[in-house]
Amino acid sequence: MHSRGMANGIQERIKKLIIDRRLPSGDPLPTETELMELLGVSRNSVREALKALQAMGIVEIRHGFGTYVGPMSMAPMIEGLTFRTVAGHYRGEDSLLELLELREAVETGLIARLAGRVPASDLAELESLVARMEDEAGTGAVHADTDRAFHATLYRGLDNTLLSEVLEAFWDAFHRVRTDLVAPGADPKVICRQHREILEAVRSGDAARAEDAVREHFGDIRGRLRRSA
Amino acid sequence: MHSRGMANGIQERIKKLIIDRRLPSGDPLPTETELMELLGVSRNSVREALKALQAMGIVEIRHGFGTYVGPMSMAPMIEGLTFRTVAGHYRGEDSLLELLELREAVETGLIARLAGRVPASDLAELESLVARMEDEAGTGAVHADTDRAFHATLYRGLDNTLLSEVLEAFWDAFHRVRTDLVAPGADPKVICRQHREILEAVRSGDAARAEDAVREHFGDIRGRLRRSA
DNA sequence: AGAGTCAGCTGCTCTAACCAACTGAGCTAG
DNA sequence: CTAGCTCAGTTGGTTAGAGCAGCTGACTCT
Repeated sequence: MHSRGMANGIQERIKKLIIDRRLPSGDPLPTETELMELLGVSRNSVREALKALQAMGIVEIRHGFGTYVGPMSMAPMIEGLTFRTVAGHYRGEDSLLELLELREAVETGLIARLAGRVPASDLAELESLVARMEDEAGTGAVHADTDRAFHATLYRGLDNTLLSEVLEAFWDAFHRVRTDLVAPGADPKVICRQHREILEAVRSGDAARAEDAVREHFGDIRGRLRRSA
Repeated sequence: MHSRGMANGIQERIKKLIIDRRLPSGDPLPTETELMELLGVSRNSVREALKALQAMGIVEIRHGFGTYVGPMSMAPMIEGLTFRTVAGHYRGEDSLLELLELREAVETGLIARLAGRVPASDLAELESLVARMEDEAGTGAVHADTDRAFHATLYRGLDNTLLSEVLEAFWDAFHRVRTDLVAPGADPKVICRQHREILEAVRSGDAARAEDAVREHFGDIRGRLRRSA
């Protein structure tokens, strides 16, 4: 399967080193010089391997300080998804729409499992987020952060940090591409109404209603996306 | 946000080059020497940037042949997820279980949308896959490929290639870790029965039944996972 | 005691040379 | 004439050594 080429093998050996030593995120790795002697390869090869691992989020490099085990976040996935979507968009594909539909499919599928099961504390937080949203809608446009926080808080109730990270990654990639490529142009009041409806539906425990609410929310974004294309 | 350091900047400039020239997957990139002159940096820096881009799947490097625009697949995500899960496992976390629950949450959410909407051609393919599964169950264990193909064919009906790739990526990551770390030990006959039930439920168009079938399938895997831990 | 400085670590970049994989043109043998 | 081989040229892979740049912590001077 792997070990084609030396650099690739070096990556594997550094990964193995992290596994074998049970290093948690943030722990220091050997210096470049040490890895060089440890693996018996040149400094350059070590650096190329580390660069690749850094791109995958496995390793974190701090200039003048050292190399550390990375946060293992979904950041690299966001990076890759974003580029893939932007590149596709400029080649005339509906890649942004496809990304949105991915989010829609996953989130409408998950919301039913969530109806009536969101902890009271999260409901309160969602309430205050919608309130802030309405506040922002009065003065201008809704901040992207508020929308992000709403979705993140909503799916936190599923109690799976990996799932939450993946959903947030999808959100990030979508919004990064969206703000870069197409005009925003959303009616803030409509946005608020839709988010409030999602919140109320989830609070009431009506799964079907919640699904409809999420579907309408995404349908609205989808419509605006299609119109601007 | 970015452009801290030169290497990072080089990556961005190569990405920009792909975007600006509208290069599709498989198209050749300038050679290392050309990039060197084009970007005004040393060969070493070019190579480190390319290595990072390769790790993100944006670029594909073929020794002695050239550098090309990558397939933009989810392969890097699989790599990252796999490592994250393995590392977590060895540090005593339930990372594999979390990955399985991610799949379960997403797939049970999607299956309802799929009930009664799978094209006849896909149903036929699923039928033959289950048949092969039953065949394999008679002689020994069910091949992993068959299971993978079943899930891939099933969600193909959602008609979103990005979504399909993400689901396959989750499958790949899970199975790579699973086969590396824990004993397989699944009853082939039970596996077959569960897959057939999913197929029949989807064919009948009964969304609730389909959801139950998928949930039971994952519940079974989850149970075995818990027992072996 | 506090602020400034400097030595030493670290990673970053460059240059120059050679190794290894692949392609394709040209040669050779059948 | 063609099938196969060889070899030169191109491209990426690896090594070596030198100097640059960011950060830390101890040391010094006020």
